[in-house]
Amino acid sequence: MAESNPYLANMPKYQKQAEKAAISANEPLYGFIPRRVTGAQARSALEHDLNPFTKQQHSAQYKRILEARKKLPVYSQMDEFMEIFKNNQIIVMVGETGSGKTTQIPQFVAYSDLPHTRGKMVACTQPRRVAAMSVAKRVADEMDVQLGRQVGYSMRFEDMTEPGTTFLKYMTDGMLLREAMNDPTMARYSTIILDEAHERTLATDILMGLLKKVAKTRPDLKIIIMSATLDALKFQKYFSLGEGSAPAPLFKVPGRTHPVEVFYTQEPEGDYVEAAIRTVLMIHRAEGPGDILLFLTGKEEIEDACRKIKLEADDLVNQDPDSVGPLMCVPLYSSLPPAQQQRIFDQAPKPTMPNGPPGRKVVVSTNIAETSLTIDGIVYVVDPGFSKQKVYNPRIRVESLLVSPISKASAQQRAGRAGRTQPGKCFRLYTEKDFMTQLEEQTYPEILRCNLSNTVLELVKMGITDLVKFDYVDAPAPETLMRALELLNYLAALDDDGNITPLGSRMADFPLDPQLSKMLIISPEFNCSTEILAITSMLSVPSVWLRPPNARNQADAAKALFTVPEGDHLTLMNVFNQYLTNKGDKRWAYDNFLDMRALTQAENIQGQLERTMQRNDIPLLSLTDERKLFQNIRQVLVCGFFMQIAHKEGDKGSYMTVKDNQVVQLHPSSGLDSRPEWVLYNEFVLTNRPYISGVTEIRPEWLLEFASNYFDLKAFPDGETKRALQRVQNRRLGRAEDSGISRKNKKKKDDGERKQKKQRTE
DNA sequence: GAGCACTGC
Repeated sequence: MAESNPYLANMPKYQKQAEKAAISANEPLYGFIPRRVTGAQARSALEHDLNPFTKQQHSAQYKRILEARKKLPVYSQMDEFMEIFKNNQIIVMVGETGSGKTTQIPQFVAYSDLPHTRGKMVACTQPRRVAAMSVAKRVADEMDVQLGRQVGYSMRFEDMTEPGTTFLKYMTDGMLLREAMNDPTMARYSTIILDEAHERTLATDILMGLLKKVAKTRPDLKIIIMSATLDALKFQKYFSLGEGSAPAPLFKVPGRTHPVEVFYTQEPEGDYVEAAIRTVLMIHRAEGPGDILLFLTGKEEIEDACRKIKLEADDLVNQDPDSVGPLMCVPLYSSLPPAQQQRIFDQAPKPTMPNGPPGRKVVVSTNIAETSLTIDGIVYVVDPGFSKQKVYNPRIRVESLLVSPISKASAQQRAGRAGRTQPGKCFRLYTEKDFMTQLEEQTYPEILRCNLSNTVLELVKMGITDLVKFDYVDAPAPETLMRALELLNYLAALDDDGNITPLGSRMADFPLDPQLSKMLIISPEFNCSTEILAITSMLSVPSVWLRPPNARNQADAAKALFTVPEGDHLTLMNVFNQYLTNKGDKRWAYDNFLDMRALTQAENIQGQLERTMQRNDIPLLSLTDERKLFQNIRQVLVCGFFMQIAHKEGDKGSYMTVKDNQVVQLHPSSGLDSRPEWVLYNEFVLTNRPYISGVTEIRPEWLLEFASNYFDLKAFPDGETKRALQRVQNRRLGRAEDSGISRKNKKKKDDGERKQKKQRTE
């Protein structure tokens, strides 16, 4: 059976290369044939005095760590793994938390694959940057090499690898996807491992689709899909190659955690926040020592709950100081400044009196504590069963966040957080029946919940033109794909047959949404690429505005000083430019209520985008006449965001989005207070009410001039917006016919249309 | 006059 594997047809070639390496009998890898290495051989190399990759003596630390590695569940299954790796091209592996799969499996692969003998690499992807970096550090220590040499990591803004030396590379899934755009066969890798595949991030899902395709043309490429939960069968079936083939083989390793006892409520809870607070206080009064982790859905809910818990706990302590210890309540969410996030690692408070009842720490957190951050010492988990999840409505092209029930897999993950250091308890604030019957097995994959315009452009760039027939693990809604294709066609990134245009190809080179990359590329024609680069960078980071609850008025006053009347985009540019000129002043950001983290990130992105512009020969231009400059900037905004325009409706300050006909309000965070008739918006925000945010005033003539295809009035839905545009159209044409000055305008208009047409046919 | 779950290039 093994001999029928197409990979093995290539075997003799590798054998020859290994011989060529002329490994002498006393070296650790003597007699190793790539991909036919046994567990016994690998173990003998691990015990060898010499490091097979550096030819140096192993350090004392290496031996110490090796003893610890031997205790990991996955280590005892090395023989089994080596055998399954030898015989298969694609493997699905399941390893629960604590199995050691993320650190050990890539090393087993390296010992069998010996990628360094062929100038290849083993890649292992992670959904998060911190994970890629910290695991790479750990594995470099385990292999007794310097981080960034044989073992490295690669992610946006940080490449810790050495070309020609690095053969084991941890990287973010998004980074591998980016690489795949320029190298669709992923030729530099001999084995690719996708870790945490159960999280179903957009990048991992797309990579699974690509790898399934590449596997057929590259029989020498081995693929391992690693997952924590038992959705392995889905991956096994997906990766069965060819019609009617057997599912991909499964390699399974048990986890190693402490047992967690799970409790359910008898009746469904009406108010989960109130129930959660009650449960936390009950645990504090009645349960043994150990910290508590409570999952809630957002910043406001968390701050609110922290205040209430603190108040009630203080009451309890006052009433009964002999039996109730002090309680410390710490919030945790990603937009919290890093220094405050660190508080989750503080020790629980000491007893208030000698031999008094012990203190306790309560961490109230979003989903960030479910996967990204691990807090030791948690013994109790309170799980109300909700989280905020992104949903996408392709009909109105809006992404929004919705408080929704979590999945069973997510509930299990949350419960597991109680058993990291000792046996724990998990209190679920829903009934066991609801858990069994109401919750989905798995969290909906991201690919089904978001706007795909960026992804579609990337796929087309990689030569996948039939997006509907692409072999997805879970196929997105056809309407979502249609929406993406429609946007890309109007932006002239794709032609009418769905083929990529030269413009689209350049757009895909930028790590940006297509509207933004389009703006960057055409901005030199308007002599304002420097400014568009700044705006684009600022739109790529979270909001820079801080508004501490105890200093709202000062923060608003500081913001008003940056505000540019024509709109929020110019305000963002103003903030960015002032940030650059005041970089020497460490207090500047603080004094102006601006988020230093976000500004630094914007500057990083600006640098990366500038390099991409240089690569694509896009010059950085600007104008000295500010009035003209601001107008040109707003025109470029129209060239990217002409599908996000709203028209004023009546006198109440409402707006109506063009074509989608949604009634919206300007978001209160917007600095635009002149209520202009036509605005362009960066984002449709659906919270308690529909808002548009990131808003700039535009002139309707520009819509007809720079987006004549989209604003083709003959095909425009009837209504007040169309009538208003029609009046503008008539005025333009009338003027053009009447006077000599207007003839100039007409010429300009024709130029604009030609430009538009040119872009569409490029 | 109101909010940004979490990632990633």
